[in-house]
Amino acid sequence: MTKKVTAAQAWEQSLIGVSKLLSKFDAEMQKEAGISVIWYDVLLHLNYALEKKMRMQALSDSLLLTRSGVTRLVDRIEKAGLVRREPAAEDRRGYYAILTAEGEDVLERAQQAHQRDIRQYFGVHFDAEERRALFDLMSKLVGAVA
Amino acid sequence: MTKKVTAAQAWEQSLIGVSKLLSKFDAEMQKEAGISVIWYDVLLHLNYALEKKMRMQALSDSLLLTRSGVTRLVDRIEKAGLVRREPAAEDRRGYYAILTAEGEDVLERAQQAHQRDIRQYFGVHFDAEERRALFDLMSKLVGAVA
DNA sequence: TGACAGTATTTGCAATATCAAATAGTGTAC
DNA sequence: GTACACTATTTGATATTGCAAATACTGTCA
Repeated sequence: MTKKVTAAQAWEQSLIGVSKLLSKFDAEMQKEAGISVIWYDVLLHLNYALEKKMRMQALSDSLLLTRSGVTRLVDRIEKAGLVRREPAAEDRRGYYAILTAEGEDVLERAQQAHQRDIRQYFGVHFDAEERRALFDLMSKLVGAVA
Repeated sequence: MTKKVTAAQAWEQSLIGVSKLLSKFDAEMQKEAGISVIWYDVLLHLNYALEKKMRMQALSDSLLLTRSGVTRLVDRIEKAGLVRREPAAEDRRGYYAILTAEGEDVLERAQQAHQRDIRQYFGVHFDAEERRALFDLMSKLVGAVA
């Protein structure tokens, strides 16, 4: 086995670096809005959904979580008062998670701080052309995964 | 609050997509070499280290883990026989994790499969110029995090 | 209609992570 | 040389997640 760092290993390190970036943003959000990026993601999805509500199943498809993961994640967010559950009228097996007024407030605060962080981070390290190129390539990367 | 998807949100989705990609590689590696990408990362770091050994502290700095996380991760890998511990002669508080012969074998197998996967993945979705551009940009991104 | 295969959600259990405290050793300052 | 602040690692308690099983409901087929 050689000591040369192969392209594949370099990719791997890049991917791991991106994960590190995510957890950095997570820490920032925790500090500035008191919620994690995961909670933020839930609130964000709900906010964009029709009537600001989504079925548990749909949430689990949108997020990076299994259904049981979503069940317990929503449990926690519900306990914090940022969402509430409501039985689905059209299918009595199902439940909606619904964004509460407090959830909207917290989301707004988190969103502002987060956008400022991201703009600052990428603004400092990349120029406009690099940002566009990186964004295009990452979109392609993400599209290819799904 | 508007419904427009902001640049920050798009970035966020990209970052999450990259996480998804990582877990996809993880599943592949589990199937093809019987270890997770995290174990792979440990073995890889050890393989490149002088004498194929590293202090627990150094491992924790290199990986995405706290020290206690590394303690228990190395516990598991050690139980599988891929690394062993050895007290550090020069500092009796410390321990080295050392790659075993079996660890080297497993690493070699994992590495070949993983590199094939990665080459295939990026080879299919990106042309040579895109790969170079993406790699440069991601390196810059990662460098900026550290 | 009523058996039954399939779907939505939750729950029990096991795995893995963090944080804080415990343990053990180092090195400097007097 | 010994008190003490600092460092390396592990351990205990707790949190979060996935997988598989349990529960509850739907919809189709005979």
